[in-house]
Amino acid sequence: MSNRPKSTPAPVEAPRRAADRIRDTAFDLFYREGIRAIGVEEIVTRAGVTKPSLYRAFESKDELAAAYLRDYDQRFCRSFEAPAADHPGDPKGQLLAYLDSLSVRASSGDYRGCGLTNAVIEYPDRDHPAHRVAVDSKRALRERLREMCRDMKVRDPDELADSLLLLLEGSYVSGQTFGEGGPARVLGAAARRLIEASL
Amino acid sequence: MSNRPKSTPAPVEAPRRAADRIRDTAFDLFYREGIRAIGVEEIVTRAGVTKPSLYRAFESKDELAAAYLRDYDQRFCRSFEAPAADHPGDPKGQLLAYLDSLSVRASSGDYRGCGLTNAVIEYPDRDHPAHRVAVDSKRALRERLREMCRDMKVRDPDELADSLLLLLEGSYVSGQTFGEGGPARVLGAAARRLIEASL
DNA sequence: CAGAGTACGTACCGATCGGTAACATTGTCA
DNA sequence: TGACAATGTTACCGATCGGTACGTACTCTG
Repeated sequence: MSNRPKSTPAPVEAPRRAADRIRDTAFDLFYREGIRAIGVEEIVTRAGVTKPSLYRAFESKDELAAAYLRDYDQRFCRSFEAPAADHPGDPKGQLLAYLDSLSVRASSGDYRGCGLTNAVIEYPDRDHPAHRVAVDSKRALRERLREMCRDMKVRDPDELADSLLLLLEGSYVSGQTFGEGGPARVLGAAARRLIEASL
Repeated sequence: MSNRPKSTPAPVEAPRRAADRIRDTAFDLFYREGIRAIGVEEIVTRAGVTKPSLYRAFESKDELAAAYLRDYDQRFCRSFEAPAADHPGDPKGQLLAYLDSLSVRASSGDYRGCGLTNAVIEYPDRDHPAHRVAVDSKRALRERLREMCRDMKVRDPDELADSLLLLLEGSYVSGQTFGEGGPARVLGAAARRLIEASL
């Protein structure tokens, strides 16, 4: 506990670097409240750092937002691919496992949807850094879905992939609108019907 | 032209009342750019009026946003029910007609989705006037969809209604993310498959 | 034509926005 | 011990935010 070896640079609970604290705090605040709704002042205060530290690590608030979305994308990819471990060589099983878990989250209270989707809506300008990162991530997801649908040997993999993407995005936003007991509860069933109909 | 009768209070092309100009301008700007992105200053400038005129007609920017969303809801309802004229006593035909037209709009460039959905994301706070109006509208839509699905005599009308709602909302947001050739192009096909599978 | 009432504009408010300059302090490693 | 990098401190910037006190022009009515 107290006498840690020198090779460990920092204990897990120790105060990390300012840039990391900012990144983590920005993640939570941007996700829960929205990017436009949160000022840099609030971020540095909640992170226990100061504004110059923020601007030493990030060019601007917009770039911090872009960094947040890159972090979000990374975590999303992990959670999307996580079920692969339980379903080796079974893209359908993997996909449905993710959708089932999403269905539960998105139809319970206090759900805030997908940070990437939300960012596209908050920043409709295609040239905005946040918009760009979010759209790139969504394009990659679409491609990944097409890949999985191709592996499922369905009739029209691209059509199925897009259909499932619509259900996915619909769950993200409906989760925020309806909260507990929202339409996302039927996500798994709807996806199964669509897959069934495509075989 | 010049000598209009006294009984006509104002010609159609004359400058309307400040409140109306504000409402119309706010509608366009809020919808295209987002509510948080637009300041009251820009609204009054583009409307050719001044700030006091805005605050005489609306309590606050938040209330103006709520008014915008009520206008949006009204227009939405009209466009949603419009196909009913061509499909009397045919809820399935009406619904598919709306979805087909949405599919076209949402998979072409410059689409900005649903103003109500966007507002829920911009204002996650459930007590915010804009959030409230948007959620109320969405709840009504969900109920209307259930009603239509019940009329279609399907197996589980509530499940089908929620599934279609997911596709609908998914199209709104995906339209913004992917633009031309986005996943919303398959909306009609996916809806038909789900309906088919529910009969 | 007087006067009330309505409709609107001029000019301004304090607060907060994102962002920065200059300097003091700390911890680390050589 | 001394150099260096990272961070904190303080004070500030111009711009913009939502919002308002107050004066003015028009129109309808008596």
